[in-house]
Amino acid sequence: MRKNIRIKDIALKAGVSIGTVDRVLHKRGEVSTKTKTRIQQIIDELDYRPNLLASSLASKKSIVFATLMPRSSSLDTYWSKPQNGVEKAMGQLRAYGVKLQQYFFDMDDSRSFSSQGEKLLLDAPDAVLLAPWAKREALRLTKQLDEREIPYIYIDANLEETNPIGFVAQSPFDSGFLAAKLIDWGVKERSLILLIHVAKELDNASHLIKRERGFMRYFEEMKSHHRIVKLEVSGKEDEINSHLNKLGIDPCDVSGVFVTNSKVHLAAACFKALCITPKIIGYDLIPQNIALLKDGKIDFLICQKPELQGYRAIHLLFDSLVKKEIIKRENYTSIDLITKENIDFYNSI
Amino acid sequence: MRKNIRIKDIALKAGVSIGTVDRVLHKRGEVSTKTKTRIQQIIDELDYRPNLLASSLASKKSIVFATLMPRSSSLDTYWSKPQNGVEKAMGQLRAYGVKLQQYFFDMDDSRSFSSQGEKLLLDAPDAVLLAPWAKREALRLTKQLDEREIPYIYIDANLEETNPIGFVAQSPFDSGFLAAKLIDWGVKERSLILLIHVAKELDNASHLIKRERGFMRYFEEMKSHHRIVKLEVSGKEDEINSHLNKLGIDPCDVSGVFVTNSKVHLAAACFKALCITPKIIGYDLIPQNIALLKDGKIDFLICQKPELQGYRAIHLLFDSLVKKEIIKRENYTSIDLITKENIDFYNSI
DNA sequence: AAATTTTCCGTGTTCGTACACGAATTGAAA
DNA sequence: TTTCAATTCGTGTACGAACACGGAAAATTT
Repeated sequence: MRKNIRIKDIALKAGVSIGTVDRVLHKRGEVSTKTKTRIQQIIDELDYRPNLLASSLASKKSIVFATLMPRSSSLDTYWSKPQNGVEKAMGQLRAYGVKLQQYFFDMDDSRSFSSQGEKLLLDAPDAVLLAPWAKREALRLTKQLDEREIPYIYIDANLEETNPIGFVAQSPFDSGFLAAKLIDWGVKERSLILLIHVAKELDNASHLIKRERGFMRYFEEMKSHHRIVKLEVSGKEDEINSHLNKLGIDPCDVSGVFVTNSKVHLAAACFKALCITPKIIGYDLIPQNIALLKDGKIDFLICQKPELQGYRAIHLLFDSLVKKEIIKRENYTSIDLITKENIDFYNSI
Repeated sequence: MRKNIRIKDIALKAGVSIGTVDRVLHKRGEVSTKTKTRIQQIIDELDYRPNLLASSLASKKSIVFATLMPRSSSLDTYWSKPQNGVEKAMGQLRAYGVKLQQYFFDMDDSRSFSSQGEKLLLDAPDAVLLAPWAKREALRLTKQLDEREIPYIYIDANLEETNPIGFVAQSPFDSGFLAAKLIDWGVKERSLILLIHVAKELDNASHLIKRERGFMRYFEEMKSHHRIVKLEVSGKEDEINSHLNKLGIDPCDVSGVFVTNSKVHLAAACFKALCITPKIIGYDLIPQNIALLKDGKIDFLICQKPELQGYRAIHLLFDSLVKKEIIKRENYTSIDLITKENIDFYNSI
């Protein structure tokens, strides 16, 4: 059993009081350069690590994290998941004096992102976790955060032009690539494959585009001879059918379907209604998808681990701000394949 | 910001000293029944939760966990993984005064399991994490642990007839079932599929049998028309080839291969040498398998999350012993599908 | 040389809990 | 009544780090 090094031990070894060591550790108050370097040397030598327990017990000041995420309405159960992860992490960190301040915006209203962002800024948190939804508004907010030197971290996606201390997300390109491999593995040669985007504004959802790129790239690399047809729908009833009709495609000829987001249940329901069972792949373990997966109408769901994203992002903020560790900028979550057979064992965190 | 309830607050409200409250909380020392019930009532009413930080800071006595796992030799890199998970968990819990005592046994020598078990018992740890490898010896050890009232938890597998406080493992049946689904998804109808056990003593590896059962069950349920051939080999060079020869099977006719453990690289190497590429599925992210996966010679690896098993088991012990929480007995890890395309994003914990 | 400022650093208290110690009270046996 | 043990309860201090306070020494000004 190796004993932990305490401030006291350092003080003893340096022949000074613990107060002086404390000043060196926290760059607070005046210490002569001579003693400072001597103490610093001993700190390095002994590889001193502060006892987080004692530290947070003693310090009365608490650190505040803020989150800015989409409000999880009953319509969208996805965003309740990162929320759960955040709460789980906070449950562990509350004891260390970390507080949480949450702000929610309306996904259909980019102004609400801004207004909630304003509120957040007024409360001056020590760090921010945010889902960069509306790009323009997010850019404005992060600029303000940069000015105030408030560190921030993303979940769900990265925003290239900004300076977060990190992001936690799945690689959209590679998830699309994997989806293609699975489709390819499951269909015969020279099949008809659909790629479906279900989104209101495709240009505001750059990760859908990246997933598409990954998907297409696979077939390019494999020089496969499938016929791939791209559909863009907004999510209304029977839209897929009418689109196929317009293109002169008989749904019965479709062997594989890839939906680039969680709306895959729309496509699955459509084919279910027609009593056709192409191979269908989509994203996210939301209830509608899970039901269709268990029913055998969806073959694979790619899980983004949203709970884990929230959980890990909070922990990264903690590691960075409290533990003063250097954290990785890129934190990719795994690309998990969920099927009827393994979903019951799936641990979201 | 709601303030946390402290012992002091309870003492104040009850009109006693904190010492008395402490005695009620820990059932230590004598307190008159009258004050005891009054204090207990206030504790319940205020929903007091002890501050784990302060608690473990103040208490000097440390709790000792012991582990008994296979020694991870250079030949077997698998068992270094749970080991890593254990170490990671301990890194977090050391601050709470938890100590670790490790014992390793030789996988080829069941007597070493017993002898290390003896040593473990002598050191009288507060709780034990063990991999129930040699069944008979494990039964003996757990009986002794039961007598001494030392709680224990399993990783890797469960041992039905014993009384662990829990186990962390993958469901072997369901992983086999999933493997079958994948094979079925990837091969044509009426294909020839191999099921290969690579093991020295199959009867000591009951989970391989369970994986086989899951695999076979899928095809029974699907009423599929594949021809499934079972092979049992011990792991020597060219054994698979000669077995196929004996059975009069041309390797070129094989469309799918399922190996029930991490020795899948032997099968993959065999077919690679023959320049045939059936669909191959096996278990575990050990280096040989990873290399063949990336090379495209193995299609899927089922990951048991060995790191997570070690990590979670330690945390479960902590939750049970220190936090006094009631933990789940059955802790199944997810059945993760790893392919060439997603392995680089795979987080083992 | 005296007065003042600046630099430097030790002491003491605090956080919430655990526990040793000692003191007071009670009850029963001798 | 004395003796002794058992019961009941408060105090003090330890744990490791944070930080306020203020004293001593050195540097600077008057």
